[in-house]
Amino acid sequence: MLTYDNNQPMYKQVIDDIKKRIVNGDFSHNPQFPSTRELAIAYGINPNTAARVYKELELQHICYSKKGVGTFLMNNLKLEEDLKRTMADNLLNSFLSNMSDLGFSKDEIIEEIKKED
Amino acid sequence: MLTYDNNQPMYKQVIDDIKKRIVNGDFSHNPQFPSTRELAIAYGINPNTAARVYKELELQHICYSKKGVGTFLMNNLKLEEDLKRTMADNLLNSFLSNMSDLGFSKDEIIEEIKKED
Amino acid sequence: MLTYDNNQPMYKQVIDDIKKRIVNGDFSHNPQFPSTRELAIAYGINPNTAARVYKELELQHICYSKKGVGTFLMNNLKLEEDLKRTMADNLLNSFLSNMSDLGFSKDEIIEEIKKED
Amino acid sequence: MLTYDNNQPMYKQVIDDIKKRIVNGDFSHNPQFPSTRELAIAYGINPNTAARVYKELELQHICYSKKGVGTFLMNNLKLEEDLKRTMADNLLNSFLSNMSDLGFSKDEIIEEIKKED
DNA sequence: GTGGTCTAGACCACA
DNA sequence: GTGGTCTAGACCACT
Repeated sequence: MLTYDNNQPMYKQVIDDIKKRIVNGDFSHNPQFPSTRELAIAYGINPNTAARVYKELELQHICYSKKGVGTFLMNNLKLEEDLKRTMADNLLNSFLSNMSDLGFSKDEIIEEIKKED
Repeated sequence: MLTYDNNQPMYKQVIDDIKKRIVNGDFSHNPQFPSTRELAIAYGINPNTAARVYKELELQHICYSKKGVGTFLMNNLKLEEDLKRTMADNLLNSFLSNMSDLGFSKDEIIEEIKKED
Repeated sequence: MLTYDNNQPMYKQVIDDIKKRIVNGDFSHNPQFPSTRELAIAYGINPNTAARVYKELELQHICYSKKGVGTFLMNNLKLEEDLKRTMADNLLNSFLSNMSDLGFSKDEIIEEIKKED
Repeated sequence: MLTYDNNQPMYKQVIDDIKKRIVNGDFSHNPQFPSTRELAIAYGINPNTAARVYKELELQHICYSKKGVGTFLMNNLKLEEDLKRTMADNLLNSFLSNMSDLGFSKDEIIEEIKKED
């Protein structure tokens, strides 16, 4: 769900959510994304903000837009896989770097994760 | 190192850095922080920004200021430990939640970490 | 080839392509254009878009339509020549103006062209 | 000057104009760009559109923004030169390709340019 | 005062 | 109906 008190702007939160949906295969059978107006309603945001989401995703080569037609998942067989890999790597790198700065060794980090519910 | 291309504002980056230094014991023998001017020079930031850093750290009960004297690490035996625990928990929660959204199970996450050099 | 990532709309890309074909004499022996349906298939575009192409070419007095018969190249001996002249002039003007804004003198421009393979 | 009847959106026209000014060395002594509000007034556009210009230039690694401070020309010694080269290459490629499609040989193209005033 | 984000609403070009 | 652009105005975070 979108949060307003977050330091992350709404359009980035929506982008992240869509990326996760792509990774989970939500668009593997139908590559067409909801229209900007539908997206706006679905997330409770302004149509302009929704358009910004797709524009940003287009810059990242994740989707492309045809004026008057719609917005589509990029035609790339490995896109879901690559996206998952890239996002996971980013999370891993920043997490491990920060934990290391706090003085955790790799073994300790793994211990911490195992302790979590 | 501080970056401008980061979504994190300067003052938060400095705050995080100082917190990490506290956790690593950099102030355990000398609880006095550098003056705002020294801090500004050390991090290459505006003195106003440096002042904001201490103001924020004060609000989080991590330091206190004596007018005309300086800024000091809060006199709390468990502060380092608590700080480490809180920061680690925040990192862990957000990391595990995001990895889970990407479809990684706990075991897979641990595998990924082991793979990192 | 037609591209969607182009700032040029599909129908203008097709119009330009047809104009180039006219200049190259592709219709000098048979002035009849393909039907809108054939055009749509040939270029992989929507029939509505194909119709728009001919409508636009008609407005520019490049072709004319006979209802129930087809679309034909305008019967004008100098049309190919005029078209070539007009298009070349447009290209030349905008190119020279832009290169000049970038600080290229006429001689430098010619040098650049000679360098191209 | 900006034109509204142009197929080019205003923000792209402004971007092109700024790029040309960079190539011409307008920012070589003072890397700070006008504020978004100043830019808006200077070009007679909405501040949002002005902000969009800088955001786009930032994506192209031509400038960077510091929140609360300003927008600056990227610190890259060869940027002006590279920009000039890239823009010229784009103009040359598209021009030569289009002229060639119209049936002009390289020598004929050079002749055409010499004929221009 | 600077850039960043968001809303609300409008108009356009395209298919 | 779709995406693209622009305006007007507001509020926020940062320096």
